[in-house]
Amino acid sequence: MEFSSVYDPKQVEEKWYGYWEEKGLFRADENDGREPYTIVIPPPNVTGNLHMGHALNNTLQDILIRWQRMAGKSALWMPGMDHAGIATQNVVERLLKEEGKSRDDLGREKFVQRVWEWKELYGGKIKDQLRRLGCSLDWPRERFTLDEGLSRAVRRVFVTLYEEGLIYQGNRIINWCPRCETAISDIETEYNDLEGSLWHIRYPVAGTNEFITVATTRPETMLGDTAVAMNPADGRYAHLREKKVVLPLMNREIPIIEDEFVSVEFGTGLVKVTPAHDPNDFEMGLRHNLPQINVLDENGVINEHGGAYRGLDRYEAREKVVKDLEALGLLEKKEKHLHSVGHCYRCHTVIEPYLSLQWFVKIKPLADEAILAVEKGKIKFVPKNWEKTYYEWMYNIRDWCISRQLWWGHRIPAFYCGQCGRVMVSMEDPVSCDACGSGNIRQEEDVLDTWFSSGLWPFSTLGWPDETPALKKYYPTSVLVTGFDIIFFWVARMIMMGLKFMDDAPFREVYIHALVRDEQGQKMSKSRGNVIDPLIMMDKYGTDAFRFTLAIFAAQGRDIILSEKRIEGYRSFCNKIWNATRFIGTNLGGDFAPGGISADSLEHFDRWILHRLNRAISDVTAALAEYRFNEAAQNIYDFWWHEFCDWYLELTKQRLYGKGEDAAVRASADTAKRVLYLVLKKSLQLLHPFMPFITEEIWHMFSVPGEGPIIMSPWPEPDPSFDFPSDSDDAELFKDVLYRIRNIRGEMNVPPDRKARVIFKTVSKRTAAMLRREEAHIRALARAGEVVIDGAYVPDKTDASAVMPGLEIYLPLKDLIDIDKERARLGKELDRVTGDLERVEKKLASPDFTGRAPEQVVDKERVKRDELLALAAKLKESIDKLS
RNA sequence: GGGCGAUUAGCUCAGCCGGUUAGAGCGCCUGCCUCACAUGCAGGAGGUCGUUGGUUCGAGUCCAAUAUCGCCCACCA
Repeated sequence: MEFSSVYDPKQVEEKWYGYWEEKGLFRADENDGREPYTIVIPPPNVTGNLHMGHALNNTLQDILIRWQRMAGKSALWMPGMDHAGIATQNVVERLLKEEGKSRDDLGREKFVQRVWEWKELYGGKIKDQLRRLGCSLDWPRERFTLDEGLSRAVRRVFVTLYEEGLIYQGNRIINWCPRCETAISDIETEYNDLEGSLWHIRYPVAGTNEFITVATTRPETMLGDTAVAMNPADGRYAHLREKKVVLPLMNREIPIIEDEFVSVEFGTGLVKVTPAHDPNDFEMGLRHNLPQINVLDENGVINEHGGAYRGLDRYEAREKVVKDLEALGLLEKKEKHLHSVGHCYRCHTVIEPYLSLQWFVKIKPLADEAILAVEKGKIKFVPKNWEKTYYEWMYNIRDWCISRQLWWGHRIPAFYCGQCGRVMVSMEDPVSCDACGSGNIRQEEDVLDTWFSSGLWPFSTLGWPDETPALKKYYPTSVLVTGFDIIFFWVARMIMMGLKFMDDAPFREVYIHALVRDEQGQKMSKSRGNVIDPLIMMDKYGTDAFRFTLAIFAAQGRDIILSEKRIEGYRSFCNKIWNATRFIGTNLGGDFAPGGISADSLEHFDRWILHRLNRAISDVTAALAEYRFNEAAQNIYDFWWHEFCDWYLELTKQRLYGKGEDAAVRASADTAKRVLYLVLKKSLQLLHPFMPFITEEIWHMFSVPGEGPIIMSPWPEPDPSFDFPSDSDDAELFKDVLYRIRNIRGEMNVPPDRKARVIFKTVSKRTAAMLRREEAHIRALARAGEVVIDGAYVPDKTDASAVMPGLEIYLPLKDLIDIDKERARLGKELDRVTGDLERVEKKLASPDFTGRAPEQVVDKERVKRDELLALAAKLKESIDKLS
């Protein structure tokens, strides 16, 4: 490819994903004898499109998987998709609507077939988007929650739980979405505060002229009232005991009952009771044996129990009820009322509490085990504080409504005998009733909640209920990476199901990552119109830059407010890497043969960069091991840019460009090349999990025969023979010296092409030796002319100066010196030094400090004081000289 | 009502176990198209770490209270 000075991600990204996938490099082998490392992907909805949440979630998983794969594990990242019952059914129903049809026109079988067709043709677009993101998923293992194997797992779980009495059928108040025409679970109901109204309605007391007043936010439900309730301790209404009221509009007598549930303080202290349309009323109804009158049909339209209101939509009915009451003089008042109203999490329709026959999981016994598993540390949440959220929910968990009145999903394997009404639940479809022998059998129409099948994901995808080698090897999985928004929906259910059916937690750790928000800190959502499309970002800046941005933003316990500027910044980082590579590539030359590095040949900065490389390797590895993605990414960034490029590359130029046939010059250049090559390759490897594409591209430019791709290369380890702490100290001193000289040049506006003479004044032999040794580097990097080391130098008034512990630097500037500026510069430095000095002296003057602080700390302060004292004296001297 | 989190430079954020001069990117100012890179290089300005107390020899870091913002859960006739 063209080795242009601007990195072009498009060309590079296109070729490598195909290469990896075709060569099977994402494959995990259950027979490889290696230690397993498993992640199951949170299965995206088959209808899904890659959004920021997916991008973050899957980038982090891919980082972990690529890292562990390089670290020699048998790394499996299990791909798959979720059938997403309601969401998918909605999509296909919308399409049908465009054709002027409804699902009922097609009938169940045809409709389901139609959804499958849609799924094959248009579903799973997200898979290509995950490829685009570089996700190294083991694609041939891909599963779908509705595929045959997973359906078998679902059935096995349902049957077992039913047989153990943990699944039951019951007539209960559930959350009903009149638009989706199905029950949804408690956690699928989202509550939003809405400004509604509180209507106060007068009910005549039977056989008297008295009226009582009840208040309601849903007047239409009065059609199904079967009582009015008061608190038994409420003296105001003692005279109403045993009385009845006449339910207006319906002209039905209903009793006044006494129940502790009714609050004396709220409203009038009297409550209308509608057992079929309110969970609290339902409970009261049970306690008092009240009839349950359901006045709504599944579309939210008043049914035959609603008298004259039959056929009206719930909101039309509400209006008409209120109007009619008003006409009768029974509407006392209408108040504004803020209350939270449940909405369907899929279509945002207001849900109705609705009495119906549904299937439930008796959850307590499963939850108890799941709580224990976390308490005992069998599962760890990272960050840990999510454990609290988890416990909170698990302690207060209520039975899980798992039946959905949909067609797209796992049909509940319950069969009813048309003859005797027996309910049969079994692995095989029964052909006749096992009680009465009748062949008149029909299967339950309802399907299961989507989350019922996703709850089995960590083991169903590995072949369960069969004891496959994959299941044995890769379960339990290593870590689950997900957002906090599905801890209840998914994480908790997987834990319960895993413990129940696999006898072991489904994962050892749960890493909960942030939510991605927009620049205003708002949650990104289509309805807000504030989504940043990851695909557009990848187009614009490249996948590697995009992934790196997500990783470096992924600090624990904090949401991500994504800014495009940052992505742009990391595109520059890609470019930096690219150009560093160009530099190295052109300088190694065609005849370069990588080989071992002999310790004696190393020069000072070689030892320094190798030492820093060791440090980077251990820091990045440690950060990844603790899911501190941001630190890992930051470490790589700093090492690459600010150590390798800013310093080492610059420092090798003198050696690489060195002229002459001198053997020493050639040897030095040769060593530099070997070090460049080694550091380049190791730091590419460190970067690979974050930026898979550019690293693979460059790796191949520099690979030696038989080496293989970077994705399969071994994760770097620190090399103890590269630990050179004292060289590292010298290098820091050297860098500091350069900062000082450059600072003077910059502040004094010394023209870039003017080479300044630099005089170092020091009595330290070590420092002098270092400076002498690095003279050429100082000349090059500080644009210095002559470099003088003179312990007895007497500065001139036109010298600009800088002082460091044990070292003074002078730049004779003659005509260029601006005395006022120089005085100000030194004055500022003196202020800083004296400020520090005051703090240190105050500390040292305190007997508490010297007496109680560790000796090391005190000594450090003493050394610091001496240094600061010396610096202050020198600075004063320099300033005095200027006046 | 219960719980969680945030508050650090103009903006977006790091800062693990309390101990040199609190860091980065972007933005801003100055000077540079220096033979890897102007998606760049060199230099610079900018912060009493929300507030108040406490613990400690020492607090951005630990504790308590408080303010503001955000989120989750529960209740809501």
